[in-house]
Amino acid sequence: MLDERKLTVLRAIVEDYVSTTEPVGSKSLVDRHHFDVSPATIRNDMAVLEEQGYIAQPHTSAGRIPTDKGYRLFVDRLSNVKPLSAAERRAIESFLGGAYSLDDVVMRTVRLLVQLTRQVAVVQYPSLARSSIRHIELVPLAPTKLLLVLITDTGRVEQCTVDLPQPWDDASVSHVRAVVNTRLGGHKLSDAAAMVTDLSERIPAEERANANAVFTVLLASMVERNEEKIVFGGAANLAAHDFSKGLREVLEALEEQVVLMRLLGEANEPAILTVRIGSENQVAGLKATSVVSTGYGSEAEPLAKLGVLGPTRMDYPGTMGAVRAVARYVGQILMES
Amino acid sequence: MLDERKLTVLRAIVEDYVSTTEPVGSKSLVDRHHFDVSPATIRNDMAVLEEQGYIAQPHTSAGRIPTDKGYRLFVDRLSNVKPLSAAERRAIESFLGGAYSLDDVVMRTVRLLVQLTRQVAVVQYPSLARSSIRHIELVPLAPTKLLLVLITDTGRVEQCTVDLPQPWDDASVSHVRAVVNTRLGGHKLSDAAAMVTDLSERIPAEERANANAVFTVLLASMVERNEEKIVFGGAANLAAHDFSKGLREVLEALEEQVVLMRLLGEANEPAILTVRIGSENQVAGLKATSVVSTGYGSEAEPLAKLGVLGPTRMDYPGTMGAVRAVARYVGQILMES
DNA sequence: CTTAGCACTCGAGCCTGATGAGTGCCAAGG
DNA sequence: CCTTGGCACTCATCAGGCTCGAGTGCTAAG
Repeated sequence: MLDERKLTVLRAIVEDYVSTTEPVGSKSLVDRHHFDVSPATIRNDMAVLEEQGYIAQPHTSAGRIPTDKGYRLFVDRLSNVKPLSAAERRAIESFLGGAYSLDDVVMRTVRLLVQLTRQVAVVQYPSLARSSIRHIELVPLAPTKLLLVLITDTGRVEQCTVDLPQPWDDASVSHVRAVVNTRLGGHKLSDAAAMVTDLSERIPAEERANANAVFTVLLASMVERNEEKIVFGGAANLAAHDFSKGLREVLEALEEQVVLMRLLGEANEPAILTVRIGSENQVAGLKATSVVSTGYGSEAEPLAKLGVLGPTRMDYPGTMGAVRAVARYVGQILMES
Repeated sequence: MLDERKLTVLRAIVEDYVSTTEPVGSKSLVDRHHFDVSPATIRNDMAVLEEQGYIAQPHTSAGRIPTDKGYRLFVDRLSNVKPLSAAERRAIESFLGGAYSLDDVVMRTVRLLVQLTRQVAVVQYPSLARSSIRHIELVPLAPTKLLLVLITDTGRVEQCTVDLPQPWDDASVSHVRAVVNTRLGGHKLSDAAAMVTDLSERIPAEERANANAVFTVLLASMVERNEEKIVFGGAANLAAHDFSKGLREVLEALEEQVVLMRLLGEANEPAILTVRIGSENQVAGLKATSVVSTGYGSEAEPLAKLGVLGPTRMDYPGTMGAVRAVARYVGQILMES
């Protein structure tokens, strides 16, 4: 159906369009790449490619631009992930290495991706449920109120106020804190739910009501509300690409946590480098953007995801390379600590 | 110099321009507001106002638009802060009341301001230095590495990893933690520096090196690095106002922590509702925007600042009302907890 | 000081024609 | 059957010229 040359033509069209931002015609195509055939031949090939839906023309007398289907073919069969240069790798390593807390790691990761790709970076915090409990702290605020602080092995620190059914003295708080930490420490939060009922029984009856309040908040409110924490950066890069029209829509989408989650979450194979192109994207308002995302952390059960969002007309090989490389380094840093 | 009517004319021009986004001419002015004089008279007034630099015309045959100086006069003498409606007050109260952690309070505050003003909201976290220490937690990560977690009375939770000069066993860690908490708990972080030298002497010699490492990180790295934590939201609203050109500049400025700080920080009287209009703004790239900001927390020594950024053509009375109201509620919530 | 009248300015919108990039098709050649 | 040169055709873009009308500034009279 599509012989070797037609595929080469498609690749050339994608590459030229990405770098020039302008519809590419048959003549300029043979000029830039040294094809051994005439423009007329290329035109015939282009006619076929258009018929099959890989390219389209914005208006009758203009060159062709790739369709989403065209980009898809390009990404799947016509290009390879472009590895980063040694200098870039070193830059990543030293920049991420200097981080002193999880917030800092995440913030630096966003900056890094923005720098490397000149697009919008989206980074999810490590999943709470999939992290292990490192420490739980209970800080009394008032007789019937305390602050619950959870620290995970990935460095996440979450806080939540708890309203208690009964007043609680410091000694009792210390006791429960000790029990909770020895019993739950080191276990995954997703496993904690099962352990809590058992744990509750080991607590003296007069403290049980308060302890249960703490458990409820810990498992329900805290984990559920904060499970998906996600940040982005590089919005200024959107203004550079001529988006103009849809810009508002895109910005609105980015400010919705839920949408961001779906953006990264749609990919079903979690740890794999995934590309979603234009209309493949299920989020309304982002039909003109592409998302390159991947999981980070362990290969088998990634901690969370990160990715880059940009116009469908983006440098896929380069972006994919950057996302993959950054994800690896971030994973390393979080797993080792 | 400027009689009553000229001032009224200026106010009318500002109000009309803000609501229509179009240069306002003498005729439409007498139509909308029931002036008792003819357009020609208004024209004379406008000529004077222009001569004095309060208004200008974009091109010869267009109406007038206010200059920064014109807005300044309007804000200072021709308008009053517009109080919120009862419904709006209730909405603020119930929305902010539901917050369960400082992060949540700040996030909700941003959303609230964005909703109320349809512009960009900027909210600073409560100053670390001006907060008191509620609790300090030391979590061992490795023999020579621990996680230092600081919890303040305003609910801020900051974390930082500390590299220790010597290995440290759990018992010593517990001991130092206890000492630190009893000694520093309840004191302001800004006062802590003075107390640390004294504190250091009370710690057994063999633990002193490690303890000092903790103190150094606590005072230097943690407080300095995180003193200014600031978030913003509502960038999508920038796209709505026709900014178009400077949009990139504005977005870039917003993504720079340092710039954001300066934006809120420039006002020297800390707790007062402040308006900076267009070129009054010292940040390059934001010369076409205005900032309405105020401190929140106690009147005397505010915890931090918050504000709203928008085009110079903004509804100043309304925006000022929203900012002031939100700041009061946020202050209440943080002071009471 | 206010007002009506009037000439003037100048941007927005619309039409026009020229330009040229790029195409599709056809017939001839390999 | 694929390739190629030739040629007519399409159509976005741009510059020039035109009108229209909003809005002004000035002047002279009330």
